[in-house]
Amino acid sequence: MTTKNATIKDVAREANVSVASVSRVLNGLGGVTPETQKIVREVAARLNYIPDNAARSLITGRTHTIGAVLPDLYGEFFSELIRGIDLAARARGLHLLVSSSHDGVADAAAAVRAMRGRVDGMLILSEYVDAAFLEQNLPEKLPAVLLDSPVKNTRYPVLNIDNRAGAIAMVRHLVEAGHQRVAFITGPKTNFDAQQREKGYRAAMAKYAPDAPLVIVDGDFTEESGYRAARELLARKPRPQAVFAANDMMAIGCLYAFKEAGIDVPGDIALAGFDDILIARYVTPPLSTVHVSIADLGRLALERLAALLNPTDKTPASVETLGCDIVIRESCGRKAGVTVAPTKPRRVSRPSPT
Amino acid sequence: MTTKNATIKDVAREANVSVASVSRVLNGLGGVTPETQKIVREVAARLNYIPDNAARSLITGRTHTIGAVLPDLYGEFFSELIRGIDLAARARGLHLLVSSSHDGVADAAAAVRAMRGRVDGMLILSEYVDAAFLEQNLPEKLPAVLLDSPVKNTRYPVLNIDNRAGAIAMVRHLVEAGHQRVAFITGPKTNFDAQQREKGYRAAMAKYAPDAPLVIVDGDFTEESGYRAARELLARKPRPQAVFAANDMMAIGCLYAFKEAGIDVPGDIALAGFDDILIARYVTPPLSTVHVSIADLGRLALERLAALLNPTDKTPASVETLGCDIVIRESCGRKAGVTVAPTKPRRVSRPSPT
DNA sequence: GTGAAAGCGCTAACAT
DNA sequence: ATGTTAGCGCTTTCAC
Repeated sequence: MTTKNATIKDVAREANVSVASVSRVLNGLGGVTPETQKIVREVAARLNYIPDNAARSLITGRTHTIGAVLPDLYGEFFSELIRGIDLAARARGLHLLVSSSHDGVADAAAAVRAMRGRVDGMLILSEYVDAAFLEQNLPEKLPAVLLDSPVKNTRYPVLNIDNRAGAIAMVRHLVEAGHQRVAFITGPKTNFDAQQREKGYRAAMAKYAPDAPLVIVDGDFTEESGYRAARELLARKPRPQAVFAANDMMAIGCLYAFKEAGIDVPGDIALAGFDDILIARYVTPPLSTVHVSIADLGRLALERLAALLNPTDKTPASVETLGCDIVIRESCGRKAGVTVAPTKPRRVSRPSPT
Repeated sequence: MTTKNATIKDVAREANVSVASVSRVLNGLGGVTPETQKIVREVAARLNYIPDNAARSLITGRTHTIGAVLPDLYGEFFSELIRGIDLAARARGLHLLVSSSHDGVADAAAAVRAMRGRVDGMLILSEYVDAAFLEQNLPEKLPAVLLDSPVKNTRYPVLNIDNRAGAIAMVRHLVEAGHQRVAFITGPKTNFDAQQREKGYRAAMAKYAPDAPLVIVDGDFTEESGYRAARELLARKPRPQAVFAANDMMAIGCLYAFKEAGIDVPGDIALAGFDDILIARYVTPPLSTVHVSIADLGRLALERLAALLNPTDKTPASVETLGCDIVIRESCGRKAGVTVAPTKPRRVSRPSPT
């Protein structure tokens, strides 16, 4: 227990070799006799030598760390996203530096800039980030992958969720199940996902139920806004036959509003959400929804980034899209049966590409 | 767009000052004329200069980053924990490096050692970590806080959840509500939380229902194991009057088993879980459970660590405990009413310290 | 107020 | 096979 950690010099001195040899041994570069290796390893172990990554990074220019810039760490979406990223990262020996909760462009910029010298590449999911932002704040030559972003034509790959196709598939299912008057509850106006989902609803209605009125009520992704929207919808004449909420929490809010009003789901009205959060399976009746494999999104993003980290990689930047599956449970009128224990969501159909 | 990022030297040259002055200006150390400051800032902005943290860390010995070593990133527990840590960290200008999913001591050791030079301190939650492990793998003088750990008497502070008190409070409530025969479903045998919860159950039964038999069935924290345990419990004679599962997912498994068997909850049997996961409020009937403020645990851990980072801090290492609250919902017999929309969990009582 | 210079701990030429 | 040495980009004495 001395006061300072052992450095490579200490190891070299104690082992009577040069620092270069210590470095070679510990990095497995070869060109060292087995005896020297043995001595070095022994001394390193005895001194409990742990290389300093800051020094190593400074000279190699590599940190083996990737940065994830996210707007928030709240909820299932982000925990799943981080999990997917983390899994893929550690499979590649990469560490994960997370940065979240940015309340504005300046905040996001600071976060991105603070990553300089800490990471080899970045995964960015932020409404504040566009091409100009990246130009301004991203260190030169630092690879980055954008998630869930409207940005295109930059030198950075973008990975999106196919919200539009997911919404179309769900509306189509609802209409084909006999519900012409499908109402929609929107998400926050500035949210990219929410916008795409609404577009999907509109497109699908135009195609599959061209004669039905478009009924759109505002929501903000909270359970409470769903509850309010449901009450508003119940007052409409004629009452919608189905309600499609832009996310599951709002759908759950609807569920409680309907229950309170004595409206049976799916008997009196069909209900569907979007996201397939864990809760969706556990409410009564279980909620039909659009499943997005968020962990896969994270994994794919990291894999894309890892490819970029390899300097020989010449994959051009592109906008890729991750498909969604609709999951039909009882809330939209699937034949109700005994709710049984542990079941996996059933993937009913795969939305066609748009 | 040249090929390389600007360094402090580039800024110095362009501004016709020394690197020392640039450093002083950009770090706000004063001792520089306003004119010089202005020039330096302008040039730095023009060259889009972003300081390299690796170099800075190397010389200052500070990274302004803390490392979180966790066993897994799956589920609400860890997402809440990370959220709490992250919130507290960014409030202090600290970055967060996460490392997870370690399948063994060696893996955990590698994770901890890999943090050297990357972090100023660590938050560790791992069943593999004990005093010897820390001695072996933690760089000298690197502050660390242990979470949810049986370790004591080390030079590291420990922060635990008061699982035992939480379990006692719940059993007490169940007994006082008229259920003498309270059965318990355990968690994984090696899990520290699970052990403490079982101890609490045993202690509470001895105290509040000394004449009732101890009925304990094995589970492993999964919904499926809860389902199986419930079926086993239904076969017992006499049938338990209440079931207390060591976590919510198992309680939910029970719920489905009971529903399937036509057993009414709470009419025929009372049910309670532990954790207060989000789902608990949404199942039918809503699940009574023991609430743990995981985000607070993360926040407190980080605050403790932040205090340690300050070299003047002389707070002695100690074992601190975070209390739990029981949340009584309908599953254990609260007067059933109309299930209304958005409600916050009601904290019914605070368990007495053990 | 400003600059020159000495490293922080490590890797990677380049010698030997 | 091994050692010497020059930095990586920055902060921080210590002179001036």
